[in-house]
Amino acid sequence: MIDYKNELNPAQYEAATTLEGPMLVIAGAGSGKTRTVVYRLANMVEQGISASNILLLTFTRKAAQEMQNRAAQLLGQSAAMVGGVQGGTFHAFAYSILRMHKPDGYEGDLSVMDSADAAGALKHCKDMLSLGKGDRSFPKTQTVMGLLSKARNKELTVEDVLRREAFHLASYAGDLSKISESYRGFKRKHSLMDYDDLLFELERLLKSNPELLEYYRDRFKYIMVDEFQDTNLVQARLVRLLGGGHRNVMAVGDDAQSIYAFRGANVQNILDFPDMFPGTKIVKLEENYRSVQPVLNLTNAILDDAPQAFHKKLFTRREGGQTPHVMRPLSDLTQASMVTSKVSELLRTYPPEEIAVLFRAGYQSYHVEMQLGKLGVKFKKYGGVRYADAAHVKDVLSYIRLVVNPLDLPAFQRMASLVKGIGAKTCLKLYEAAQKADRSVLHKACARYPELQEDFKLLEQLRTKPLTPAGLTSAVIEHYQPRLEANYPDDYPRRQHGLEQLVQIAASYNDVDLMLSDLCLEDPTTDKGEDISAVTLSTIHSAKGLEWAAVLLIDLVEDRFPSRHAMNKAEDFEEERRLMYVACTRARDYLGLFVPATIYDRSGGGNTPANPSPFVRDLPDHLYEDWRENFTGTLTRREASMPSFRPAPAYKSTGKPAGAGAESATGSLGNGGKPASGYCTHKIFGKGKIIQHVPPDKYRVNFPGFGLKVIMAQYLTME
DNA sequence: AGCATTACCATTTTT
DNA sequence: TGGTAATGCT
Repeated sequence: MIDYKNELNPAQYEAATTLEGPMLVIAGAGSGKTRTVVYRLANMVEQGISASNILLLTFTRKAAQEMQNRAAQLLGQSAAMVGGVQGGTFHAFAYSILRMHKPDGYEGDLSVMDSADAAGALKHCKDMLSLGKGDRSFPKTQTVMGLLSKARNKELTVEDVLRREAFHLASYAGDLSKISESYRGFKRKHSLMDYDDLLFELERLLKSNPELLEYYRDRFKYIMVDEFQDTNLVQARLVRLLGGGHRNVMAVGDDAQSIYAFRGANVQNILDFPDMFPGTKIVKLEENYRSVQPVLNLTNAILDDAPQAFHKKLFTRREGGQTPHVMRPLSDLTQASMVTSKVSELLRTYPPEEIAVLFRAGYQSYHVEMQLGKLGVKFKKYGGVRYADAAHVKDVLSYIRLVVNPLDLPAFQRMASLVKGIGAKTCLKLYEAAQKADRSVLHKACARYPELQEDFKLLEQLRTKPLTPAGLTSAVIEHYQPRLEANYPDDYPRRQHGLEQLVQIAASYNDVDLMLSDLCLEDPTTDKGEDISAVTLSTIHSAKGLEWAAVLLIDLVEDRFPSRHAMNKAEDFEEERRLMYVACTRARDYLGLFVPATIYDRSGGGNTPANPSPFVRDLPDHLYEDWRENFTGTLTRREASMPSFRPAPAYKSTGKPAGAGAESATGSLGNGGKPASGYCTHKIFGKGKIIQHVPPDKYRVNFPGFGLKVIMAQYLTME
């Protein structure tokens, strides 16, 4: 038996032992959220609840895995029972149900498209409508895909999305709607679903089929949803549908860590949870077990003037600890060297897997990667471009997909295109012939392209004899080998190694179908080399939920972080702030913030001066040590006696009441204050866009050419 | 029709 | 910088 009372703090205990009824757990960063959920799972099993009656929805597969592992550790013997907990991402969960209950309107076997498949389909639709031909400013396929997906995720019309965030494309609204329509038809016709469809179709299925809904409500008597602040509207409705009967729903989240608004996540969901399930018990976890006090002081300061609905002040009992560093290299190039030498220094104290370098966008780690490579420091990178070098994996997977579903269009296109001489047009012709079982056309093609014939032969062969997923995968790889060597002459050994790992992954599945759905919905590269000890390079988004002893955060300058694209709307700016918060709260002992004085900018012709990020500028300077790189490459610490140009920090030890957001005109949490918006003029800087009201009497304004400034209202003329 | 070359463009984050 | 789409060649 586990001694819950002693191993958990009072708030955690309450969350872990309240099993019935709706509950909302507001879990501050590092407050032992996973621990709480795991203990709750253990408690449920101990109370005799069958694991198969528990549904645990997490944001990533990694998180799900982590919870199961830790629950297994905790429970020891009964670990196997916890393994029976249903769960995963919303998308994977949706697909597992949709595979068993095909929704109306789909013919044949369903296939899920990953983003590359979806882009291909979208491009096809665009070409069919011959839209944007010869128009250079017509949005690119990727852009179109982003816009359509955003519209669906936020449940807005394409016009609305364009008006709100891509005004320069407003004239294409009609064309984009047409493409959207055509894309919808295309998916229906070929039984394809993209990521967004999985959620909407599951909702449609459950709504149109009350008996099925009843079945699943009974099946999943206890529901837990992790990272609730990152759910979008459909996801929240799905939770309401599934939890509607028994109401045993626990949502865990932190509104201060909501960083997925760009893909439709709605902070309002977590605020509205108590309305969705009246009688919700609210538990706040505020004790931080992760970071030392100096790090925590800094992260608390980041949130200081952000509007928060669920106000919390994190505290820790971890005494002492190092004050965070702000490092100011001369350029982004020397930043890379400084980061590398800091990493080397840290490696004397910590193992590599306890060190992470974080950044806003995937490309920003480029220099650091080079430097680390030079010194022979092993690292693994998460986030950023994923499928660029995974083309070979996708090739192999398309064969397997075609074995399972002969009419999987994207897979067919991929396989056929591997044959030299077959392009997009021929692909489609062949596919149509295959669909109609038109033997003559296929025979002709096979005669013309012997490689294609071999492909077909292989598929038929593999279909007849049932193999294990691993056996199937090896067979395909063997067949694919010559093409691997032909297509990637320069680096096929490396890719071959990756394929061997694919066989390893396949070996852990009994069911090919399940393996395919997992691999389509998860990033296959994540599983690679998980066991190798290495320094982590990661985008902040991919770092969510993880922690390291030492965290280095790079490129903290305007236009990089906050991203240039987030400088137009107050709510986007607030999301960047939360991103900064998430990044800094990953650190346990050491936090290093890197602020290069210049960055490479090709429009400016090389290195141009950069403004330090407002997230660093606004920090009270007693919270960090300030180190600057000299031209000689040495470091100087700015002495405390040196004057600070910053006014006394607007820092109240009492913290602000929850309603404070209303008086600061940001109001990005909805009700209350009006959002700071519109333009103003300054005598020297000219016209600028108002980003944020800085109480009581200042505004943060983005002036084109000058960057972000905080200016007293009396010097500004409003428009 | 496919494929190589060139010219140009726009730059985030992810299931 | 690199990826993408129009252009031109086979």
